Amino acid sequence: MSKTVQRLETKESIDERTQRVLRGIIEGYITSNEPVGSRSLSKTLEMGLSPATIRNIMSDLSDMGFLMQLHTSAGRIPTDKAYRFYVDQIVVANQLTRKLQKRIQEATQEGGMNQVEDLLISTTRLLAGLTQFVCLTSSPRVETSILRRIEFIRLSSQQILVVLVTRNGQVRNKIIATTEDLSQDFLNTVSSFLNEQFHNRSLHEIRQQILESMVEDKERYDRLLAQAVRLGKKAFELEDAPEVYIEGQHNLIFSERFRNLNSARGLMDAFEHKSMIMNLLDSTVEADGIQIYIGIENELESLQDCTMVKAQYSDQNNVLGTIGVIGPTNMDYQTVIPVVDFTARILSQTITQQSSSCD
Amino acid sequence: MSKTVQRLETKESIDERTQRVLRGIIEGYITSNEPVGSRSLSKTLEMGLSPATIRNIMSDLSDMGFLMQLHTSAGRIPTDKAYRFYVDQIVVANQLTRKLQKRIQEATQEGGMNQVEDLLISTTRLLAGLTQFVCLTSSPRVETSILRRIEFIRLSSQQILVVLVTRNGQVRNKIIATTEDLSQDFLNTVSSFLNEQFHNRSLHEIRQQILESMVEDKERYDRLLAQAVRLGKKAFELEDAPEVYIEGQHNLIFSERFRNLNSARGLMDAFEHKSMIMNLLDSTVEADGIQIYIGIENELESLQDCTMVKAQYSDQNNVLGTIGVIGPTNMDYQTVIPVVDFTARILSQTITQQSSSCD
DNA sequence: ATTAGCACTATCAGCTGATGAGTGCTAATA
DNA sequence: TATTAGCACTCATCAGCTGATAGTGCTAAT
Repeated sequence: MSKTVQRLETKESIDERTQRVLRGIIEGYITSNEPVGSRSLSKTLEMGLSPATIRNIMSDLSDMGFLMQLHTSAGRIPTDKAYRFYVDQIVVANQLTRKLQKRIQEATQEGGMNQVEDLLISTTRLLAGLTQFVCLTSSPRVETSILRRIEFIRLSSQQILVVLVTRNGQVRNKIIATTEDLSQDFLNTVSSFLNEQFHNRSLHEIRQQILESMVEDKERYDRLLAQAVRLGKKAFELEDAPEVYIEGQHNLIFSERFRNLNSARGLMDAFEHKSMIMNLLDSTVEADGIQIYIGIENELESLQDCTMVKAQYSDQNNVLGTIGVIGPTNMDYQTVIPVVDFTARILSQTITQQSSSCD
Repeated sequence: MSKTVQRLETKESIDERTQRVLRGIIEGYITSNEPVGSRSLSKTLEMGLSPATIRNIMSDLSDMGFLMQLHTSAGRIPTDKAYRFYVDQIVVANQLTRKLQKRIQEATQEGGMNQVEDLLISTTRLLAGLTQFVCLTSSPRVETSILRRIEFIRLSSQQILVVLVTRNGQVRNKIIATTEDLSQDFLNTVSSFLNEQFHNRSLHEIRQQILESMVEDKERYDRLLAQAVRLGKKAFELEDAPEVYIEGQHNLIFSERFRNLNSARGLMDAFEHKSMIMNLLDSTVEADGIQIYIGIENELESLQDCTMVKAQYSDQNNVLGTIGVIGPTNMDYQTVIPVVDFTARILSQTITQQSSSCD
């Protein structure tokens, strides 16, 4: 898949008055979800322009590619290019109300969420609820997570449970099969060895190092070490299953705002392919801040009459994942943008708190 | 909620010929999803009956409450009562094709599913895919699960990770906070004490017993025991969150077969309330075998123009949970019933294998 | 440069009559 | 007596027409 993101150019210079009309049309369409006509715009705009004048301006804007009509004698609606211009040049994100801020903060700090998974799920659900769109969140890649603790628990003569805790509070379980019957005592020794050896390393690094150890001349190892390395190898062979949380899919179907959506079906189907969604979320150009993909700027075809607004979240050191919403192109950018932004910040904050509570 | 399940009576005796007509109508409606009229039925039935005769019979069946019309001059469709009669008296479940059996078996035995959760999720997805309906599965209640192993892992001076493994292979993690700083050695002692004490007991029993221990005169306990009991109490205070897996919700919206469904919306909303769904699944009259709730037999209002077909799954000793599908009342009972039945059996089998691999 | 006026166009809701699938009833038939 | 053919009737659906409405583009007047 090509990594070059198609980005609409908007360096065109537009005179003040035309710009105000464009803004009027965009915001009119955002609030009403109906094509806006010259007559009604002339009223709401309060610039003392007659409908006829506005029609002329509209005609210019159409020529420039900012507006289009679904059919003659319907009002006009903004193109993706217009939204891009609006987002880049016109709109200034609203301040979130104190109330909303509080609501987000509380939701992410509910009790009983000692595991990152729960936190991510409930945050995703929250954002879907707030925006009434679909919300997607990618969970931290286990790959790059930092080991906090690994432990082996003997379940039976052939089964060992691996418990792996990462710095940011993810807990992974895996049952591995063994041929030899290993005692719990022995397993304890192995885990303390591994814990000591690999403390504060990323799982990726650890796996690398284990592989290297294995090719090094093996005679140097005693039985314990060899076994430790072998167990470690199995333990860190976590299926790096892409974990994505998706909430609010029903909004796609039931929300009035998605009315002009062509392929709800296509989107729903796409959501089944977790790894694709993972890519969608994590393929990121800018390092941080909010990212917005409008209509055809999205690579995914069934997303091309939607807008995706996403932001990364991180702990004190690293970017962990991405949270974002998918809504209609005529979403209320003024509030959606700050809501996503703020939620991602709070999420980062909460996770940072959790991971810093290690010793 | 009243526990009395409304069950349609079908002891009525109907003569052979009438019954064959009824069956024709039901199966016609099942395959075509269109009301069936006397003329077309006269052809497909191949009983040498003229449309007029069939009309008379239909009229009788209508009087008996087996058929209804959406409007005059549309064909007739079966009532819930008719489906009940059909299921109880007429239909003989198909044999599953070898191919299908194999498909189900393979899907449940995919590698990498060492945890029950994964098994349940993929089975649920499988059944949703096979039937093109919505599939629901309730996971084993942690409450009644039998303890296989409990372990405490010190994460920091204030945090302890509890790992709890049940007999049927569920692994639960929970991070608990402590005021005192407890050493790993100490925690090991506690866990071996608990493991010994409570081996092969259900979590429910264990919790009971711990509570009793706590009220018994405390002097008899030394510090270790007291601490063990206290930790145990926290550890077994698992939020008994009702876990339900739901797959195939999009079929509700996109599948042609759900066309005559009034409240897809209502159902989708209901699916959000996990605990209600849990009740729906687990409230069960008959001890085992397949259970079928047709239309108004369902207590839940938004389910009243659907049929739910469900079956329990279990390990060698106990019923663990329920798996079922929700489809239109005119589903193809002949295949849906055996598919659900077989899937539940295979699921039981797989879980039993897993839990019997303990020592 | 702006605007009023006018012709033009597409959509929508509401009405119409034709069509067709299906019923119920009655009288003829085997 | 059970079955059937025939016929009148009902109702949903569909295509085609209508006028109303809301929008545009163009031109000529301001």
